[in-house]
Amino acid sequence: MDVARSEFFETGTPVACTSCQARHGVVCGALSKGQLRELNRHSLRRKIEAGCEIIAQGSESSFYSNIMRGVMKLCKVMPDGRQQIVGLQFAPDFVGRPFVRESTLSAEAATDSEICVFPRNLLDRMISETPELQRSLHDQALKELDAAREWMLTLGRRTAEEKVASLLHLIATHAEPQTATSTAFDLPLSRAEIADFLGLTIETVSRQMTRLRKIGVIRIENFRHIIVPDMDELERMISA
Amino acid sequence: MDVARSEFFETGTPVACTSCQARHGVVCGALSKGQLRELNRHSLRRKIEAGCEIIAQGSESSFYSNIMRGVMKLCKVMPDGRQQIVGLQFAPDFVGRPFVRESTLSAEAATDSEICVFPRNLLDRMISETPELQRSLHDQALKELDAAREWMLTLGRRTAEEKVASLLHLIATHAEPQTATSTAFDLPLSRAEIADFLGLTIETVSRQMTRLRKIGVIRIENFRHIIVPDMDELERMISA
DNA sequence: GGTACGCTTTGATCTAGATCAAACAGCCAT
DNA sequence: ATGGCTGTTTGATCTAGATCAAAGCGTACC
Repeated sequence: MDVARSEFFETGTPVACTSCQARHGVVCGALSKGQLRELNRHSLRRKIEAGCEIIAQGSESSFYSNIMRGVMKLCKVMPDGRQQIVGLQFAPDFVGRPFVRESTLSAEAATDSEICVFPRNLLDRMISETPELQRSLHDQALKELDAAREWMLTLGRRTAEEKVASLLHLIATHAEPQTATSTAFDLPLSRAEIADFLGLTIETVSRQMTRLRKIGVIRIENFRHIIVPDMDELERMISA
Repeated sequence: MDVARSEFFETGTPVACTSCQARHGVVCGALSKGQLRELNRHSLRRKIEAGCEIIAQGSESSFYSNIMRGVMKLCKVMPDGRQQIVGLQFAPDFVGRPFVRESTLSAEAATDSEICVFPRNLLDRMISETPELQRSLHDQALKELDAAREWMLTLGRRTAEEKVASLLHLIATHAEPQTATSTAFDLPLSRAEIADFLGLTIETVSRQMTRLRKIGVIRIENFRHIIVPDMDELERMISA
């Protein structure tokens, strides 16, 4: 599944970036027409399957990406195999660590996804030439920092039940169709991945999910599909 | 102790920013002479005591700071009182959240400190006018993001012993005097604060500290002063 | 259909770390 | 020096969540 190598650029379709502009919020929105044209000439759109690792921990990466569709997970693993997901990214987030070549984490598609791949050198140059783009990436970094710190609170101080509720809330608020109060969505993560995101074991995640189901906070259809009848009730489980 | 209010600007000494430039890495290093002169006219240097909260969670803050000396802790608290320290900042770090007025966390001096206080409006203007400064703050945000994610691994997947070792390592590598291998430093945090940083209880922190002492990884003098005879040994405790 | 495989749930038991409770040590004010 | 504080260590016990083990369940392939 690993495609974090140079032939990464050799497959995929050219970017048609008129439509792109709407979706690529973070990068393309900040560029001039001319820059956009140049960037597009050197970039590719690419479909990737769930499980595909586009950046490997400890390796150098020669490209950045923008998520067009799907969910990416950012992951850290220890030498002995213990693993922690340190962030989820959704369309239209930017993926990559500006200014540092070697990645301290891996980026892997959690669901079948579509990304737009930019060569690192070119985008680095554009960042330094375009304060708008710098600002845009700075914004995303700060947003991720806020999210990371919020998650630190979850990891350090919440109970297993609160952790699972927090995860469901995170997914619900970052993914798709919701009516006024009720929400339904597909989990982009397996139980094992949820466990790695919450600092729990698979079994504990499973038990807490059935617990939430039994008290009526969620309904579970076919493992992955979740229905939250009342989001307020879910939110109430998270804090005090 | 709370000074996160408007009269914050009414005490303190004017900034003499010739010396400043050396210390204020993040902000002043990126400014032109003229900008620096203007910024200095509107900024103050200020001594603050351990425990002083310069930004309150949920409140608006009208200033940014640069740490000149001391350690600041960034803290989140839940409605029921559970608390998590989500970051430590050392001189010459920048404190404050650009682009968002309301803070989602509090910033509090962990030790007696000295900071340089900038008015928010002025610095915001300078950020938008000065790509150098934007870049500099972007760099710090990314550095903090890396640190936050590293800590997420610690919170989610390390044992109590590894957590305490991680904290000692963090402090050792961000504070003062070290010889080739051996290192000595003062902890900027109480046991209770360490517990809030590691997602543990005071008692567990204490037990693990004495454990590390008994196996000879550290020596403890007077609660706060730590000696690490062999940093490699400490590092070995952290991962696998 | 069957059966094989991966994911998930459920059950029984164990344990790292929490909680409850008591000493202990340093420090200031009287 | 004595008493009162606050922060820390140490001990005894409890429990949330881990671990170990065994079914379910769904999909996919023969």
